Amino acid sequence: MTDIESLKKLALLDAMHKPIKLSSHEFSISISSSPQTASRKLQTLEQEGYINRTMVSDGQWITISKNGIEILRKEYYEYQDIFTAERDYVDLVGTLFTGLGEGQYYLAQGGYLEQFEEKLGFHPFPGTLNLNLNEQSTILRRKLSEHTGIEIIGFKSEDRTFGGGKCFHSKIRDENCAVIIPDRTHYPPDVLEILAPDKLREKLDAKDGDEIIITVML
Amino acid sequence: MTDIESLKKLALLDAMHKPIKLSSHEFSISISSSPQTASRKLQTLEQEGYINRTMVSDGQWITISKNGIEILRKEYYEYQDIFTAERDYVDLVGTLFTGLGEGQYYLAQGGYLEQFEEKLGFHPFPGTLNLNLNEQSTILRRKLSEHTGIEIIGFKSEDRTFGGGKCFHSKIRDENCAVIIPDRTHYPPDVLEILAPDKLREKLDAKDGDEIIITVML
DNA sequence: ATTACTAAAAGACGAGTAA
DNA sequence: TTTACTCGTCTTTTAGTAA
Repeated sequence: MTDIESLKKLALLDAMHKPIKLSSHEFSISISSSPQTASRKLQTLEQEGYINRTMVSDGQWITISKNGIEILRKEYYEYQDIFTAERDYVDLVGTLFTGLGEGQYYLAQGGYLEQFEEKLGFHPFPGTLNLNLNEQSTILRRKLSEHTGIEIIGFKSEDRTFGGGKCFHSKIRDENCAVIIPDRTHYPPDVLEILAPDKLREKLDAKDGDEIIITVML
Repeated sequence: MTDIESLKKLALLDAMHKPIKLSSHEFSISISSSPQTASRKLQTLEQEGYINRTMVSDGQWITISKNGIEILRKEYYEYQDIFTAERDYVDLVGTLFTGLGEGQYYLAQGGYLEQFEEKLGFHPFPGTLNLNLNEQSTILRRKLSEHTGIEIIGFKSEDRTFGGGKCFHSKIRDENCAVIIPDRTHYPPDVLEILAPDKLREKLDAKDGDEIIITVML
């Protein structure tokens, strides 16, 4: 088991952004232990590839490696999971991009339209707004699937079947909208599709690349 | 040293919000250890007051206590420190409220006005926008004091002295503004005061109780 | 099946020491 | 002063057992 507690201490000393000069004795104080243990822990962290060290006569220069940052970030996300789970909404951040226009095709299907009107309480503008979520929001977005949301049921037309999914009431800068999470999608998980009663691009005066914060009600 | 790793596992199993049923064997799997160790760790956490347990014939019901949640939250904030320190901006979330109007009084003082114009690059609308920050943002707001920001120097008039503080360039929905952090203030730490060149309430079409997200440049 | 004891095995710690 | 050995001690873990 890797000593993430020590790694965290190094991160709090800002070793993620710049090399920090540290002696075993100094580090022993911040982990409330002996210099021997401190020394050994730094050795171990280096062997495991979580930190890089350069020894000098009166101590060592330490940086946290890419792997080290990764494992800390994973830990951070676990705590985010714990403490965002208690909220009844979640803010997702992403940049606007233009999709391939299939949103429009699907939205034109009566089987979907009826459900959106009935279950979301608005007639959707024929086209979706697509966000490219940042790393953190992609994680949070995954949590959406654990919530029931508003179920959209799949159906069959003469030609093909249309899959189900679920929606969540949402807001962007006070504009009502809804995110739609298809059960199966061609999009990668960092893409978020948004429905709204109006043409959001105009209402928000937003263009491709703009950063958008959307508040999703759970 | 308390076994926060085990406590975190329990939190991820949702023991913060409801009692979860768990046997030592099941828990041993999630902490990758033996049932004996799992059993002992749960005993210890209970003795330390971090969890509550009710034993039943085929396992035990576990909830995380108030103290347990507190220690986890502390851990969470440390990770927030680590991972929000790398950004050059921070998003604060709060609800709009109407202050007592002293903002207007202070803004009318020439000693402040001159500095705002010179250092912020705009002539402030005579009145501040006040946000009541949520819990998480209040923590983040405290971090602002660690940054230098734009210094506003105190001065004396004939009658009294006016204290110093600092400002940060900010944006609310693309509207330029600035938060002002007085060195000493009568407001509690969950209140954020905002300056802008225009009457933001009108520009944003916002009213008391509306949720506002402000991006503060560090 | 549980929980939780005891006792042996494994591992972590820190004093002493060398470089 | 450092880092990082060795080695005795203490702590933690797990197997075995009882309830």
